Amino acid sequence: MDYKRRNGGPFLGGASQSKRGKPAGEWEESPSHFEEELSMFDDVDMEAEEMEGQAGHDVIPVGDLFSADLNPRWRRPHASSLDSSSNTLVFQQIDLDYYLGSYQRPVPGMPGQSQGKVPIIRMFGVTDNGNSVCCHVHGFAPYFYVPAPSGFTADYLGEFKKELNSAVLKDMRSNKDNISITVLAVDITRKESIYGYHGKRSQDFLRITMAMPRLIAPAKRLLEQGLKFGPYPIQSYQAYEANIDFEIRFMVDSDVVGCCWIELPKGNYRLREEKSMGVSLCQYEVDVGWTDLISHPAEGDWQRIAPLRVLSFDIECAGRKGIFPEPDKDPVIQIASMVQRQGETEPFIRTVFTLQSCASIVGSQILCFTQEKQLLQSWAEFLRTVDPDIITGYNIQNFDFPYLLNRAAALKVNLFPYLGRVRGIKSVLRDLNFQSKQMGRRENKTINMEGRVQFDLLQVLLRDYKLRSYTLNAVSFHFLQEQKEDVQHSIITDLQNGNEQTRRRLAVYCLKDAYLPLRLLQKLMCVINYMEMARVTGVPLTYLLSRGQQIKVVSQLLRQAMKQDLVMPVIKTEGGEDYTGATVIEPEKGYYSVPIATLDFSSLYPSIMMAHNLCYTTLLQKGSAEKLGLAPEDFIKTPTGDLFVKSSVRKGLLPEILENLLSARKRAKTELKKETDPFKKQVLDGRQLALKVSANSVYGFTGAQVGKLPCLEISQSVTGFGRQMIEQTKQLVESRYTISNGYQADARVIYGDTDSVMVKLGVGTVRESMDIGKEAAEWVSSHFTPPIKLEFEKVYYPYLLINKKRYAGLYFSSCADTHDKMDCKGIETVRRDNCPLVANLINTCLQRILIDRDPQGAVAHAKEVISDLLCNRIDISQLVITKELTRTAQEYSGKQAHVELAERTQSMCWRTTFPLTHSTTWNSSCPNHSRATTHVVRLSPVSVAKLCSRQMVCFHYFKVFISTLIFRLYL
DNA sequence: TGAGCGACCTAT
DNA sequence: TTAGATAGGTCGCTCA
Repeated sequence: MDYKRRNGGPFLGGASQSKRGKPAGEWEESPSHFEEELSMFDDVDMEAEEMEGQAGHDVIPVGDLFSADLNPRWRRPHASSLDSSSNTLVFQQIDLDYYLGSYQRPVPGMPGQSQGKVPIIRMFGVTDNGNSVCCHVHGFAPYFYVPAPSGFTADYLGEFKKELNSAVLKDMRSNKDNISITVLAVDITRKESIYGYHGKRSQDFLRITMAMPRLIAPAKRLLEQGLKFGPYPIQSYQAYEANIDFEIRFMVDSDVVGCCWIELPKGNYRLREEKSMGVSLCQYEVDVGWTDLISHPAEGDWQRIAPLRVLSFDIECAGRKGIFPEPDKDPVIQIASMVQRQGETEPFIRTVFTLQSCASIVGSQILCFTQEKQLLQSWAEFLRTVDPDIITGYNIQNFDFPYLLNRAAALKVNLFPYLGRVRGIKSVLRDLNFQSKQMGRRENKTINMEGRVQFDLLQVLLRDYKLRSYTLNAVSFHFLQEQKEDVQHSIITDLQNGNEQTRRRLAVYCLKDAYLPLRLLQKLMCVINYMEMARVTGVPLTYLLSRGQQIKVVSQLLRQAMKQDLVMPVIKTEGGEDYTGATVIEPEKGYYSVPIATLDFSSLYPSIMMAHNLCYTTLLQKGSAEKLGLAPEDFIKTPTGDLFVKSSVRKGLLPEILENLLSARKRAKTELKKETDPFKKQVLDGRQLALKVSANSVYGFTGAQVGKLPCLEISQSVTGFGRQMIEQTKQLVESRYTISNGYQADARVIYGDTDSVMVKLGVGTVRESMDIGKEAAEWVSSHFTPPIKLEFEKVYYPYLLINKKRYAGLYFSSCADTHDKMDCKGIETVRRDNCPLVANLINTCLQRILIDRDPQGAVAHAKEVISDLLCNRIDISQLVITKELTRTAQEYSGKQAHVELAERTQSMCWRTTFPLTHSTTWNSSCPNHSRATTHVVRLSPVSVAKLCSRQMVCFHYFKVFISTLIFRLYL
């Protein structure tokens, strides 16, 4: 399952198709485009390299690789000496974690508990000069709240603390850290629960500070179970904010957001000058008290990004024929690495570590090893020397890193697995099960690498893009119109066992696989967009890759709540009943040869929450209205019967957060318009996108029943208002735009979904439709509470409405004379569970119908395709659905096939089953890849029969589809 | 044969 | 030890 998603075919055994080792001469082709590109880098670099007295493309014997003389670019720029009493230290923080340290050593004079182990926050970052920083932040301890029992006074604090402390101690199964104090402090503080409106009355809460983050959960549990202290009877306490990650707790309290700039004012921090004091590989290592650091909001100059080092790498291993490479048996033969500074366009380090000799490649450095152990050891040392802030690659998280770690363990390369920035912390492989409704169950591996952000491009793509195929090849083609170097997996071992020319060919391939992720990262602006998301939502960069959506809202909610002394209860998660969602207006199906105007509510759900002040803090629980003596004009009743106080009584937190997000987005967009620097433009665009996504995820958070703070009253009220609004919009439009009101025709809303209505205004031109549409949007908006706003968005002309959530049309928005595109929603052309033939056929038919206005042509085309199909004139690689084959193959073939095929299914490649003999050929020709790989699966006669019938089903499906299409349109 | 259900993917 | 929401179309499969 965890093999790299590449274009190469599966290792399904069967030697008939796999290529035997070829003579070296066959590989001596003209240099690929990529090689030319590499050599160009070399030209650019020549000048610099002459200065360094070192040509980049020499084959270097293993020696002192890491000396500054030999490889001057590997190291970070020299760090000038720092005097903490006269120099301020400023850096962009990119990773943040904590560890337990004994406070007295090695840093005296820092705030915090002076006994036992204390949590210390560790921030890693980079200065403007590109120097690395490790900053230990002292004195911040985890805490949570419980409501104080009635009549509680400060006199009881000591007793409470003592009882809780001993209860927690007693609860510990083992006490290997020899903790004697678990509860550091208990204080009385005035707070109010965020959940529900209760007359703005704050009450006494106990703020319980614990010695370590992991003691919070047992303390919370014990308090819930019931604690007895002083004169009070045993009683249970509800915990507040006991489920907040320690990092988030710190960041919220110290106003630090992900990837922000941190300033340590002179005189307020200590530099670890002696090497023995430092624990990290960073150039500057400092200690600071948590209240002494200054966090700069990402505005103006502080929006900039430090020159981060991004390392991309790829490994090759020599598998045995037909067997998936196993790290305890199969060697790592090459590791290609490219290092680029964030913001630059070319990698400044291009290196391949090879096992055995390898001919030189212009533009890159080749390091040859005779011992695999030495190769691994040296690469780890290379990584530590280059000291990247971000590590990327394709499927490195689930393949390359695990393979390297396991291989190093098998070969007993004991110094290998120290890949983080903290000395002595071993990088360990762990299995991680991640499950969500959105993504399904996903089994992942994780490797700890303190201070470095692992940015696996595959994971990013899986998260952010819906693609038909996720192979590096397909992805590169899709985004860059570029492909991998053509080397099949099956021949990698042969290339390795050939000569230095064949190994060179492999090295070029490997280099490109390291280069493509860098290019993709740049093209998709991943680093910038993720940083902006971290800044907007306030979570560490790593959370965005390893965690879900909820943490982002929690972080924002906590920040806003803290300002008003509101605290968040810990809600028991129990899956309740689903609530009603949005309305989809029954479509008047058909083909419309007149313009159809589309009106949309912009940011519907956020604007509903703002307009009606829907929030945890404004929710009136049953009976509260009377108890609090609220007048009817003080609150509203939502369509679902829930009550919320108006903003005149109290302004909700969520509306406030949303207003901030949306106004920040407006600002970013206006700045974007003014900005001329392309790099700053990218940052601003990433920012406005992050702000939009953030605003939209607030509603989902309130409705997430298995979540940190679900509130169905809010979410069902939101959808309730939405349902009411779309109905009302339909009625308003249809009542005003009528013949009796002097318009050309009676308008009809022919379809609508959630926040949009499609209106047939009865006018003949796109222009008229746009004009009336704009006017209608404005007029309808005036019937709703701001900031709810209906906007004219586009005109479809012509428009084909097939069903709910299935339609197509020519899209006019910018100009009334020419259409922007053909827009298809929900139809086979945009779905990924149909084979390309279906998608292509439907697409062509739709073009005939909508663009050429030639329905007969569409029918003719469909008939032609069916006829071609029946007469075997079609490349069947377009036809058969992988999943079906997979299922069948699973039944009849061994485990090996199961694994390979399951992986293949995820990558959604379509391939052929032709000809259908007892040895069925699996042709892994991606639609994007011209050169196919073939492998053979042996199938029983029964399964062949099954496959045949499957094809019949496919034909049948075609006929059904086409006939229904035609039927729907014209009969 | 058709109803009912689950898997999958999309719309918003 | 962690997870945004619901609506809804289409197909394959099972079972009466």
